[in-house]
Amino acid sequence: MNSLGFNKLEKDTRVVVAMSGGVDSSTVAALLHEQGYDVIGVTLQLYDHGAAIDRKGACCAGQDIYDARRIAEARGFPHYVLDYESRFKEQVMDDFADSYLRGETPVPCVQCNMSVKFADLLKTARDLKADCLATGHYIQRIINKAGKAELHRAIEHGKDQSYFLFATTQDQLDYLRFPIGDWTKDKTRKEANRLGLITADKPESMDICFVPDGDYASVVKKLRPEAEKKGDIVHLDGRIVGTHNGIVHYTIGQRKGLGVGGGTTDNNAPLFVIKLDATKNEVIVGPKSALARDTVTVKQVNWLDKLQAGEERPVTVKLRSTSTPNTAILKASEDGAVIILDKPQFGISAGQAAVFYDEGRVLGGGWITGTQ
RNA sequence: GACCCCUUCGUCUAGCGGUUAGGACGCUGCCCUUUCACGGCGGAAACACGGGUUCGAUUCCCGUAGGGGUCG
Repeated sequence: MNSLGFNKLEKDTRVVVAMSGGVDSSTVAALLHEQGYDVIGVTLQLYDHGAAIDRKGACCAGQDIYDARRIAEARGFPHYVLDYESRFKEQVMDDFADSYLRGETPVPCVQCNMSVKFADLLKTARDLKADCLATGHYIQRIINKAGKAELHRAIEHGKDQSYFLFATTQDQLDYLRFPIGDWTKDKTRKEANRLGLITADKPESMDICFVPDGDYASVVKKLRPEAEKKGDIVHLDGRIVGTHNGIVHYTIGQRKGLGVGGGTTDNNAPLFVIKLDATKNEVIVGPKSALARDTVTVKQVNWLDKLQAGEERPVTVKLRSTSTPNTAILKASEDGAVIILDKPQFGISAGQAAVFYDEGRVLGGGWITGTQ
């Protein structure tokens, strides 16, 4: 059996590598090619067709496509650029904007993974008669005793991308491979240097890929002009304490950007966004203590280890990508699940993902719809 | 209309003869971060104005500009 789990020679194993133009996926492609696999590099063009996107931290456009192509040429394997712009706009950007209008806080990277990368690209890989689709994500695919593929957090928790991949279905997981999922970033950089990749020292991508200058609100405004509507900032005690330029600028738990100074509360304690009221176009603020919630409802749950409606089990849950998992009881319902946290958490927002774990294993996840 | 009180960073305030004029909120830079945030570490930012008294005034006194009390 070869390193990708197939009972045939590397040269007879065709693998499509999703190349974003960054160091991780470049390393995967070059490494598999070095090992003798029949590698086909694919880079998706997702937005800003023709525009010169060369800013740092971007992905899947402009300079990144060029970098991926150069690596493929240098190593000598085929590389295709697929124009997924219209799909990306329909399935990621539009939803992103609409979510904000509803007073939620979307996670476009998850939408992109589940709708574009692991759906459309995966189908394309199958059309290319590939045995599997490999990516540079830091997440582990582990075959259990029963021979079933499980999804596990990366070894290096700081780089773990499981939060963004919770919606990966079992069917997709069966076809996917994450060759560097159990590596550290440091190891990847070293390998990239050994392989002589031009992307070896490229900075990490961080901001939303289709948002220039970190100003996501202007993108929302461009897609949905009605988003930039001024409204009141209302304190929980009923006082109007300020004015906002559109609820799209805020997420629950946010502190900065309210512009409400001292003298508003007794001890000058900072104010946090407690709630977003899309109907009244209000941002509700209050003290940090008012953010505490211990019950979270989620919808559209993707189960990698199915719980039947009514069933429950102890899990750990991530409610934001960089938060540490919190212990909780997970209860499956007919159309989703309810999470009862052992300890209340602060700043849980609708639209964000809730991802369930059993130790390092990803059990599934869903979209947060509300809290109590 | 007399006799009392107030006036410090954008905001709320500490200080009250010699201080780098302190803090908080807000703002902002960096770090963290494939979402948005949270968070951590920094930064800019003030003594209403004009006269005195003092070796020296944000601090004391007197005026000039903005808020509260007895008689009207």
